[in-house]
Amino acid sequence: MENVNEQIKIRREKLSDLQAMGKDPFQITKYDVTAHSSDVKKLFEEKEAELKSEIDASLSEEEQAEALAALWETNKLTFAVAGRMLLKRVMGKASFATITDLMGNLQVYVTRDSLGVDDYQLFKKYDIGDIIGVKGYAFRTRAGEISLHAEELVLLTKSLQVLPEKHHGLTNTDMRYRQRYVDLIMNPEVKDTFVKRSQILKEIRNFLDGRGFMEVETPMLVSNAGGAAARPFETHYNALDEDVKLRISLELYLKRLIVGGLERVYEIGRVFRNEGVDTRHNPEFTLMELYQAYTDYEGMMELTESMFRYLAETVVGSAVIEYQGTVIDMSKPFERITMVDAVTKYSGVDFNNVTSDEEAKKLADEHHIEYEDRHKKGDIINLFFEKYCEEHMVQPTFVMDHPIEISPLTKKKPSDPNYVERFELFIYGREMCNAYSELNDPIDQRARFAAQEEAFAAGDEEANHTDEDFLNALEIGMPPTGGIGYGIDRLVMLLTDSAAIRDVLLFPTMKSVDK
RNA sequence: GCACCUUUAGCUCAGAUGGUAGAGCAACUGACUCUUAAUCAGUGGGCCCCGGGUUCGAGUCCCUGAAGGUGCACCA
Repeated sequence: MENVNEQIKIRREKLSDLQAMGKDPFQITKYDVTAHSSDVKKLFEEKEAELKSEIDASLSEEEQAEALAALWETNKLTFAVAGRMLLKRVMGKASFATITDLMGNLQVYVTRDSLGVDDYQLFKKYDIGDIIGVKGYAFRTRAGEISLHAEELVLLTKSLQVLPEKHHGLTNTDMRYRQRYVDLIMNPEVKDTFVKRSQILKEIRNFLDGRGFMEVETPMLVSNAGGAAARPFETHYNALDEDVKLRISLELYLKRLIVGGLERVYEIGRVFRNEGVDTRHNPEFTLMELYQAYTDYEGMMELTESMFRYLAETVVGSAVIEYQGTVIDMSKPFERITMVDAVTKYSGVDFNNVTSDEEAKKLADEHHIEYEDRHKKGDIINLFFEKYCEEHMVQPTFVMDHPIEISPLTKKKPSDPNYVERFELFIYGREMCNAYSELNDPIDQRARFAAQEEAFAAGDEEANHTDEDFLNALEIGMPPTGGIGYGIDRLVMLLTDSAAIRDVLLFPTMKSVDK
């Protein structure tokens, strides 16, 4: 059902009228834009400074202004600019309009005398939201605003819908996400966020390129969705008559490439997890994983710290940034603490003194932490960490040496096989990345998969499944390797000071509305 | 999944105690050749989220449902 209100009807009539007089905007195929709004302002200011320098400074202010006006008469800067008209002020035979393009806004001065009676009459009928092309010369209005004096003006696209109100813009979150294009038109800070997101991705690639990494692409449709603890989306591949899943991580394929000798690889790609939606989770999100041969998690800590600092400096302009009112300092070396020490520090419970799963569960009971029967000491430590520690990890902190039970793809610590060489970086209480010294012992890996299968049988729907081809790759031989996974959306949230993951996703997942 | 909140004109929002639905912007008509959320005069515009109930009468009270937001739970 098409929703046609009075205003829309009027716009369609205006379009029909234009078409009837042979001025159908939709027949126009191109417009030669010579400048963005920002270019007009910048070039005008430069020229203005140049012209002013030619004027005798001993003249009175009035005389100088006259001299400048005279100089402009012979030095006009002409531009062709295109954009959407967002404001319009008609004063009889002269008008001002504000148009917006990728780089910002520009005021356009339109008069009957410059445009001619016919075109000026047409212009008066144009609506807010219409896209116009304007050719003219730059000047400064009496109020001092650099503007474009229109000599030619053409309607490039007729907008048949009504844009939100100019004062408040579009605030309805539902509509902002469902009609992001309107959000982008009305809310400049939204546009800035997505421009920044693009810069962040570009700078990540720059940074990794500088360290000799190559970007690769691996399958999204897989038969065994492994490498993380999450429930996958399932679908069916008709040609193969086979059920497949959407990937939940990039890990197991990228490690195969390390086996293949690519040495330093990364992938930035969408992964899919069949879980809830909230301010920090979207079912499809962007993960970056990288793997580097011949290094370990220490090397990954160095890389992570350098990369975060580099991104903050290049994208935000400083390694000290503000997120939701809190200063986050990435200029100093990041804090390091083991998970067990963190739990001791914030909960007072020292798991170094805990020798059995039963003892761990008893402690959990005493601290009102819910757990499942299948949970072991390592799982309990993790639950303690989540309850007592995460919120304190505001400044960048590497939490290291996780229990082996929750780390099926990670190398054991040589000094204590109950723990692994792993770290997560926390900033503002949020996990920003997850890294390890990669487990490359195929016999140990097989045993870990077996433990995961047991967990799955015991009710852990998110446990990994044995991946025989991955095991085969490890048997071929993977060098000692360090690897990391970064949640790109959370990184973008941090660097753009965005409160919700939806604010950094152009089209966040929404429930469909039946009409 | 649970709790709380929101849903009224194209947009942003008002609508105590139940009694014919309002404003600003936007639109339309007119005036206006330097405006800045332009101004001035006038006009039109509504499935009050859907469905049921109570009532003489429901935007308002009650119930079911939908979508969205926030928090919690879940998510290493």
